[in-house]
Amino acid sequence: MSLKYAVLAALLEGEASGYELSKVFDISFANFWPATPQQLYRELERLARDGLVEARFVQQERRPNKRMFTLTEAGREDLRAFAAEPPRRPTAIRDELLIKLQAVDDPEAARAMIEERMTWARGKLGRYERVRERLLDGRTEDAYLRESDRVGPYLTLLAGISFEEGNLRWCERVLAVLKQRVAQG
Amino acid sequence: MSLKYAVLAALLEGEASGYELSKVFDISFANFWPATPQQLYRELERLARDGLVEARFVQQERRPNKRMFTLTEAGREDLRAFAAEPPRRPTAIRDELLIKLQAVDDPEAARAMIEERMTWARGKLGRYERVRERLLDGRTEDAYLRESDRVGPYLTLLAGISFEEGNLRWCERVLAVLKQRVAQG
DNA sequence: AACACCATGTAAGCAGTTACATGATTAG
DNA sequence: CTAATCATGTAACTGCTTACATGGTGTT
Repeated sequence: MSLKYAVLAALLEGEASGYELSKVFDISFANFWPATPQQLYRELERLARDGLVEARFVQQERRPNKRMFTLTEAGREDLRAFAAEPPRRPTAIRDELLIKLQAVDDPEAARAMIEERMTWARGKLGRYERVRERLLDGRTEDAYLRESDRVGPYLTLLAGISFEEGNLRWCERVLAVLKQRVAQG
Repeated sequence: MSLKYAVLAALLEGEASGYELSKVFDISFANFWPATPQQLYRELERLARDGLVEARFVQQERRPNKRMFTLTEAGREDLRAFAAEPPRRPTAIRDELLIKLQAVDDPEAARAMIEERMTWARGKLGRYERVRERLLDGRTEDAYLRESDRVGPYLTLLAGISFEEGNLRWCERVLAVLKQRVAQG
């Protein structure tokens, strides 16, 4: 049910193709609602059938043809109603690393996994920082908040940043604990 | 595939019934691998069929009968192998609130949702703190880490705490941004 | 009297994943 | 020459959610 609204929300940024949306759901939206291309193509089909988005066929010469999707007024209204209601279900996290860590008996293997996660988190923070700069576009946060009509994308970006920072802090903590365990055998 | 190992990891704590596991997956494990009772009953069935857990029927007098499950040596071995491999898929988060926030056009509604999340996060932190005290059992962290044979449960607990603290910090940030927006209409 | 807890399970349906297919274009 | 990008889609499968059912016990 929520994927539907995630797609509608993504289309608030403007017209997009399924392929373009699959990039968005693999990068920025992946931070709170990941989806594979196949999910998106199916969802867009449904949304078009229900009149919440409008599809426009675009013929291209040196590229495969594509369909561009836009929110309809009905889609906008449906999304608005959804956004006004409090969430029904709590945040769900699925993290394989934590299962492994729960069961771990080899501190060295654990350490390696944590290091990898840290590298990954740092990379993600860097990419977030660049998105932030693109949004702010030289302005201060204050100026940006005054001038932009939508705050949503900025707030979800902050969530991503906050999450990865927390991740890093936790990783440091885990490394310290593991080191102590190894030190005493 | 991962639910399987989450269940095996949960059984490292000792024999448990499907019902007991459903509590665990609704509270502590929910922080990194939520599962409904129905998922668990099916998974336990499969694990028993594959010889990774052993089922023992327990007749009770003033309660419904139950089946208690224990890890077999094969199950332990399978879990050990899983825990030694690096994770295949990145952390997946599904958070309805962030979809709503991405689309939000009513700052007052947004503020209410954030307040609710904060209340919820504080509650969760409180419960984590109590779990921590039960684990430490009067000892310092150092002493606990020296004496306990498994660190896993403590590390995943720290992850939960870290996550909710980050959540709270982010909520504060969002409130500040929203306040600023409202102040200027 | 009404509700929550204990303890399991079936059935149906929806959501998400994986594999495969197509075929030209562009970058290394 | 190889791999990645663009752009879509079908099919088969696995995983997850929701509704319902049972029926005694303990709590407010």
